[in-house]
Amino acid sequence: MARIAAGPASEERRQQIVEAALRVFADKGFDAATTKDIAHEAGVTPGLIYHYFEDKRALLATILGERSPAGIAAEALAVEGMDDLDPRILLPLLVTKLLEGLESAQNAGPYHVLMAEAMHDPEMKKLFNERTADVVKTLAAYLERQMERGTLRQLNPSLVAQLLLGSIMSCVMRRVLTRDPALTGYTREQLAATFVDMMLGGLEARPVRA
Amino acid sequence: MARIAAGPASEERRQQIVEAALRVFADKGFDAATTKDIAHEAGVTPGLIYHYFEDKRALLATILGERSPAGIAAEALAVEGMDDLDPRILLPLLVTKLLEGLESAQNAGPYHVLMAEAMHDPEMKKLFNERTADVVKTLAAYLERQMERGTLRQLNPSLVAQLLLGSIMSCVMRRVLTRDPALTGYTREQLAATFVDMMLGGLEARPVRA
Amino acid sequence: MARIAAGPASEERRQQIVEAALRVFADKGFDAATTKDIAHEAGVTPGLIYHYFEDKRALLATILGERSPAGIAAEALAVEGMDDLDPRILLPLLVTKLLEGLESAQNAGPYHVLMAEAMHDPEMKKLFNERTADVVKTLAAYLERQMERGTLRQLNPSLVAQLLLGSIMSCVMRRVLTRDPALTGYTREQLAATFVDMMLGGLEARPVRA
Amino acid sequence: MARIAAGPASEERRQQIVEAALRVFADKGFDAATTKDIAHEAGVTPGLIYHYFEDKRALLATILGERSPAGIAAEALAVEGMDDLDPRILLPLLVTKLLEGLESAQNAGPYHVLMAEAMHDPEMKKLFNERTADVVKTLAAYLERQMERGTLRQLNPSLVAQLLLGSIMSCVMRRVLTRDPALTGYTREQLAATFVDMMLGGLEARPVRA
DNA sequence: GATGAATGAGTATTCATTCAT
DNA sequence: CATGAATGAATACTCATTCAT
Repeated sequence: MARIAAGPASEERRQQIVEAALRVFADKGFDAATTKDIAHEAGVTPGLIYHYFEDKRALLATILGERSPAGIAAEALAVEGMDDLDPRILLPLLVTKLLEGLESAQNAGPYHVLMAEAMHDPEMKKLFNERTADVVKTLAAYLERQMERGTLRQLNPSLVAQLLLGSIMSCVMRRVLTRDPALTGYTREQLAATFVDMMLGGLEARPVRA
Repeated sequence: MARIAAGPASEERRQQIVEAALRVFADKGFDAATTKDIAHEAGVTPGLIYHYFEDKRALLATILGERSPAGIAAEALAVEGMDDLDPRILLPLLVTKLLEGLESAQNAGPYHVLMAEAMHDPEMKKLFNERTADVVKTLAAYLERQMERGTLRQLNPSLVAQLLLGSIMSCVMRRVLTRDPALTGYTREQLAATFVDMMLGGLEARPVRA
Repeated sequence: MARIAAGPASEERRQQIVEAALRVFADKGFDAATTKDIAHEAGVTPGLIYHYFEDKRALLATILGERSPAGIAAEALAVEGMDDLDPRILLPLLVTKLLEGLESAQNAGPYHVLMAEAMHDPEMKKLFNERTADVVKTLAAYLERQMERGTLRQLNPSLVAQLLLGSIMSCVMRRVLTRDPALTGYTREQLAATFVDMMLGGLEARPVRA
Repeated sequence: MARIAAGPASEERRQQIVEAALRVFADKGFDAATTKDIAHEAGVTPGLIYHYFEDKRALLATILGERSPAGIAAEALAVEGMDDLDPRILLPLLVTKLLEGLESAQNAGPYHVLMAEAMHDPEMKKLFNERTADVVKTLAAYLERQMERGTLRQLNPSLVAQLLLGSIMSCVMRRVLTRDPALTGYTREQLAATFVDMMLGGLEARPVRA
């Protein structure tokens, strides 16, 4: 059957398929997602997928390339003139933007997909690590600057960056991937506030100054 | 044909299969792991799996039941008389034990498997959340006690517990699941030291007391 | 790979498979018939069966639905204005039509299949009984009318209908299912003649009227 | 594990298995019945079956040989001095005995099994036909004698025997195999009475003699 | 571009049968 | 005799991929 008149332009069609694949991959995982599932979700026939993509894997690559969860985190950290902002100002901003970015309908999918595939696929492991490294590097650089300035204590900046990000990423994961009620109950602002308070101020009670 | 002479006892055979399944599941994921893979890894024929287990899923259940990554974390937190220990003493201990526990050859597998399956399987999501909750609860209780005693600052104990654990879990994940060189480069002790220093003391430089 | 050029239309293909399945089911029984057998008989690959049918059982349902041995018997009894025909006229007609209908290449298959499956499958038992009931009812109604008119003796019409039909069905079964030479030796007309003579006139010799 | 002390004698064991197989074959059919089913029903392990029988088929053969549904029908017709009995006396007796015989717990199983297997297995077809022939022959001989004596009308004795038996067999089948409520509602006596009345007297109303 | 029929290479699972113990 | 672990061959069903139309 030929397409009905005035069908979407070629590029739109392609995009339809990518979006559909994203939803299905995020929902069922790459292996469990069938091309039929994707085609159905996209409102096309399975054969058409192969007109736009080499194979199923190419679809995954496209998703992770074009709609990178990498970019999201990087973006969140791309605050203009951040080097000059005090951590008490910047950190809450960062956390909120990260949570917002990764939990948006837009990005939760790719994040989920990359995460899940990274568990088994060596190529995806590499991609995941690389993208994490990008974000870590940016944050570490900021921390280092602040340490030099004396705003923050002298600690291993890269490791600290990883501990900070890990804490947030872990929350995001449990909020969007396993939907743990123990975390979905908090607002992003609550999370950010506690996070910043704790990380900057430390857990220890400080002796009252005389 | 019956087995060649001097075969292992029935229970050993069963264990062999569980062991093999664990390795294969951890390596390829539940869906991608074939019964043939598992059988081959165990040195038996696929049919035999069904002599010991209802089906492939039952194998997964066995792994996650008998060799629970849950228990590991819980165990790590089961320090005798921990309520009376100062955070400066307890926290490094906890972190080290957690890293040791989850990264041991014994437990890395089940942890990996549960993690990966939790991404898509609702039942596993639940299991993952439940087990996480157990650990969170224990740590939160300790924190609360310390807050009451004045050793730690007054913060939301459950949320703090989750942020702390998330930070560690995230490290573990990247160390054992995606083997990120950015983290495998550190020893457990280094990780633990920085972690505790940062979490307890906070990142902010403290004004020198006059 | 798509089919070789000039393949049959989709509906024809489907029919090919149904036809093949019918033959194989009739020959070996549902359980013993493999999808490979059916595919081979139809000249296609096993996978294609699942393009047209949900599963093997759906094929059975199709056969028994579309090519109902029920309809055949019902049709045989659907003689116009039968209520006004004398049993001496109607019965031979009925018997011949039944034999013809059930023994035709068209219908012997479905009859065989339903019969055989009814032996073990509860769903098929029900179907078999229902379809038998339809036929019994029609015949019983006719008999009752004739009894009221005084053409036939007063007997339990339903039971008589069942005894009559049973006698014929039993013959059909042995002629087409077990191919008993003791019955295949007779023509349908011979069977019908003896059947009617015996059933209407009775076996007993009547005393000669003085 | 060795048998517990005082186990059953070898022959009893064998019999246990035969009975169990009979029940399972009757319930599920030969193909669908697994050796595990049979072993479980018999309270033994699958391996033991092969100590007493060549294979699964040999079990079937044993059942149909030792517990022949053939014998039952033959027995039913083995009425002493039947040649001298009036059909009005003999026929009800025969019908009742046949119904009783074939519907007894003892014999319903083998009957069911032979019937079902005869549908597909050529060997079983042959067996079924042979055994049917035996019964037909006996009844036909009786009928012929009665025809000669003038008690019954001159009709093809063999065909009449087959029509009579078919009528009963059909009832039995629907009563025990498909358990059709349309027939299980009648008692054997009711069936026998209507059967004999109809078959001997005929359906036609006889003109009243002047 | 778009369809969907068709394939072939798997995959989990079952089961009769064997045989060391 | 009796067990049950073990096998191997078979079976229904799935799915990515191809391609004639």
